Amino acid sequence: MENRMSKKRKAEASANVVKIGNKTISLEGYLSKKPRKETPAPAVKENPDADLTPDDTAPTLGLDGKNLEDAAADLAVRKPPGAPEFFQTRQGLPLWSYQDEIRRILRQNDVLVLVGETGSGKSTQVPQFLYQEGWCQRRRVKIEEGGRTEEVSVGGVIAITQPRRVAATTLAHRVAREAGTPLVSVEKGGGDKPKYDTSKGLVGYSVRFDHRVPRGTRIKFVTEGMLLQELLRDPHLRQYSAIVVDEIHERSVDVDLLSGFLKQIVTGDKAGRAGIPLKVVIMSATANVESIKTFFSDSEAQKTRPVSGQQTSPSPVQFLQIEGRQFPVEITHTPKPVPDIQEALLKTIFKIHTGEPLQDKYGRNDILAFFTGQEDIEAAQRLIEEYAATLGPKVPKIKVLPLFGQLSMEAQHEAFQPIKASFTRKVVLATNIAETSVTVPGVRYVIDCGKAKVKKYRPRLGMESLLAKPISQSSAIQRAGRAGREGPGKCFRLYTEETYDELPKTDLPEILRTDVLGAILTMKARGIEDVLSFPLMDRPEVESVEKALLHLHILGALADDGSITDMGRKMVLFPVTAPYARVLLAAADPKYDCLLEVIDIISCITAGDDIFLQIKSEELKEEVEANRKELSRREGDLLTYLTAMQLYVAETSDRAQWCKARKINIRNMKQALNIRKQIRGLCVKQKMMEQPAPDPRPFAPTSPDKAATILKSFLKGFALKTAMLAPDSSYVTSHGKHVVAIHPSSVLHGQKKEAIMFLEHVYTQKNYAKKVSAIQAAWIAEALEG
DNA sequence: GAGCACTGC
Repeated sequence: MENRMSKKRKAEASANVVKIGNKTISLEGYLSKKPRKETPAPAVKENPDADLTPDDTAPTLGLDGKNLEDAAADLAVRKPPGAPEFFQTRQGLPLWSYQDEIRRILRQNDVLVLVGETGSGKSTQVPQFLYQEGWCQRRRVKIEEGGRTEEVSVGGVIAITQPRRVAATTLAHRVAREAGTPLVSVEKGGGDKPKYDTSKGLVGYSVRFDHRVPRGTRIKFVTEGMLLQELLRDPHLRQYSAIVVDEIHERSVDVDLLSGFLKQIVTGDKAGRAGIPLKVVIMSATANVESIKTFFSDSEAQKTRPVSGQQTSPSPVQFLQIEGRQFPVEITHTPKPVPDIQEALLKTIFKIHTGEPLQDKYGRNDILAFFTGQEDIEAAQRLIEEYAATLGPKVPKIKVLPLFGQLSMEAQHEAFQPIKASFTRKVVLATNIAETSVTVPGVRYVIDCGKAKVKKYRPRLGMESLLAKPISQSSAIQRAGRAGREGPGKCFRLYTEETYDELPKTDLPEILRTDVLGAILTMKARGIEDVLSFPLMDRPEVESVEKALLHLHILGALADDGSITDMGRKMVLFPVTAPYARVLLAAADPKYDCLLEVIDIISCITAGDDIFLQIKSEELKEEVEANRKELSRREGDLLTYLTAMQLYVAETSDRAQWCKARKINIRNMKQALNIRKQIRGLCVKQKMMEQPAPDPRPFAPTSPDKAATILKSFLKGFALKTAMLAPDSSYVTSHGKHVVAIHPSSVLHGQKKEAIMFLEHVYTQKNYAKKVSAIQAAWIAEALEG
C-alpha cells in the first residue's frame, strides 16, 4: 500500500531512475496504480520429442569380457568406433546414412540446423559422428587478454544440451555404452566392483546434483541451465569445440538465452577463443524452424569476422531434415464443434473400446486421452468406471489409469505398465505430461481435447494465470504422434478441421509467457549491458523487460544506472529466483541472522510441487490432519515448511513412514535436502555463514520472535507481494490493489490477519495468494527502506 | 475449498 510506504522510500522513488540503453524509466511510474488494459494472449504448452523412454535408464554393463583397453583398440581399427553389440541398432537408425553429410557440413560451416523426428537417433548419434573430426581436437593456443599473453586450451569437447536432467543422464548412459566406455553406476552396483575403469571414458554428463565427467570425456551431456552457469565462468566456452542444442523446439527460457549467447560467440569476435570457431548444431523435432534458421543466419557481426588464420568464412546456416520412424496415424476431426468436450471424450473412448480390436500383430491397442487437468481426469475416471461396470461379458473390460504430475511416483508408474488382467483394455487419462515428459507404451488410439492448461505471467498485474487454452498445431501433431509409436494408430481430435487450421503453428515460447526477471539478471551477470539489444529468437515486450529491470532495482540487484550491483552478482550464484536469492542475502545480514532457517524454507519451496500432498479420501483426512497438526504454525505456510523440514531432519528412525503418516511428498523432501545442502555449501563459500553443524539435530520449535525475523527477511524479497485486510474481510494487495483470496492449500485459508505476505499469486478460478504468511503492516514499509 | 509441465556450478 502506497500510503503505508515510508516517506523516505517515496522520496527515493520519485528521484530514482533506471537507465536501459538510451531509455530512462522512473520508479514512480512503476509504483503507480494507474489501471492498464490487459492484452489477452492465447498460449499453449510447448512441444515434442524424446528419443528415449524412461525405461531406457536400465544400466547395463555391456561389452562382456572386454576392458577399456580393448574398447580403445577397437576404436582405433574399427569404423565406426564404439561397442560392437550396438552397431546393428545404430546402423538401422534413419540418421546413420546422413553421417558423412553431417560431417561434411560441419567441416565447412559453423552452424547446422538439424530436424529429426522422434526416433531418428539424432541425440545419440550426432555427437558420436563428430568427436573425432579434426576441428574437434583440443588445441593449446596463446590468447591476449588485458595486455598480457596467456596460454590456454581451446576445444576438444562436444556439449549436448537437454532441457531435463533425466534426458541428459539417460542419454549419456546410452551413448557411453554405445561408445564402449559405459558409465557404470557405482551406487547401483552395490558391493560389486565395476567392470570398467570408470575414471576414464569418452562420454560424461553434468546436471545439478550429479556430475560424471570421466577423464578424457569428449562428449558431455548437460542441462541447458548447467551450460548457462558455465557461461558465467567461461564466456567463450573455451572447453568446447561444438555445442549441440537438442530439443530447441521446446523453447525453454534457458535455451533461448543460450541461443543468444551462442549466436554472439559464433558471429562475434573470436579473440577469446584465439580465432578457433565454435560449431553449433541446433536440433529440433519439429520442422518449424524457419525463425531459428533466420536467427542464426542473419548477423551484422558476420561482416566483421576476424581473419586471424581462419580459412573459411561462414556460409549461411546449413539445414538438414531427417525423417523419423513413426507409424502412420489416421487423424479424424469432428464434423462440427462439440458442445461438451468432457462428454465427447467419454463417448469417443466408448466408441473406440467397443468398435476397435483389443490387440493386433503390433501388440496391445490401448487408449490415451488428453485432458486439461486433474479435476476433469478424476471426473471422467468415475464416469468411465461406472460405464465399464455395465459392459456385457463379450466386451473387453476397461482399466482406467489417471496420469498427472501430482500423482505419486507409484501411481504414475502404473500407467506405464501393461495390463496384467486378461481381456482388458488400458485407458490412460493424462494431462500434458504425456505429450513431452513421459511415453506411455501400448498406445494406439489418442483422443485430443484440443486444450491444455497454460501458465502465463501478466506483467501488468504482477501475477500469473493458469487457464485452459487451445493448443498449437505442433502440439496437436505431437499428441497424435503418440498413437504411432508401436504400430499404425488413430487419433481422434475433438475439434473441427477448421479449428485446427486456425490454431497457432507453434506454442508461445516460455520467454513470452513468464516473468523475465530471471532472464534479465542472467544476461546482466554475463556482461550484457543493453539487455534490449541482446539477440533473442523472440523478444518479450519492452514493457515486460522494463518491469523486470525495475523489480531488479528494487531488489538491489541493479544500480540506478542499470548496471549489476555486487548484490546482484551474489544473487546469480544461487540456484533460486532473484527474490529468493535476495531473501538469502537478507537472512545472512546480522540484523536478521536466520540464514539456516531461511535455507530450510526455500529448499522446501523450490523442491518442486508442494511437499504437502493433497488428502483425497475422507477417512484418511482426519488422521493425516491430526498428524500434520504438529507441523502447522499460526504464522503461516513458511513457518510450517520450516517446522516440517526440522522435524524431518530430526526424524532418525523411519523418514518414509514419517512422510507417509503426514502425506508429505518424500521425493520432494529428499530433493529439498539436496537443495539445502547445495545452498548451504554456496553460503559457506560466500562467507555468509560458518559450516553448520551436521544432521540430525534435535527439534526445537522456532520462537515467535525468531519467526517474525524470518518473515521480515522474506519481505526483503517479497515486499510487493503483500495484502491488507479490508473492512469487508477481503484482502487487497498493496501493489496493484487487487482482491486476493488465500488459497485453500494454505494453512491460513479462511483466516483473517491484519496483513499477509504471499510468495505466489495465481489466477485460476479466482485471484489466489499462495505460500501465505501473517505479517504486520508496519513490516512492509520497513522492508522497503533499505 | 483447489493443484498444466519442466528446470538451475
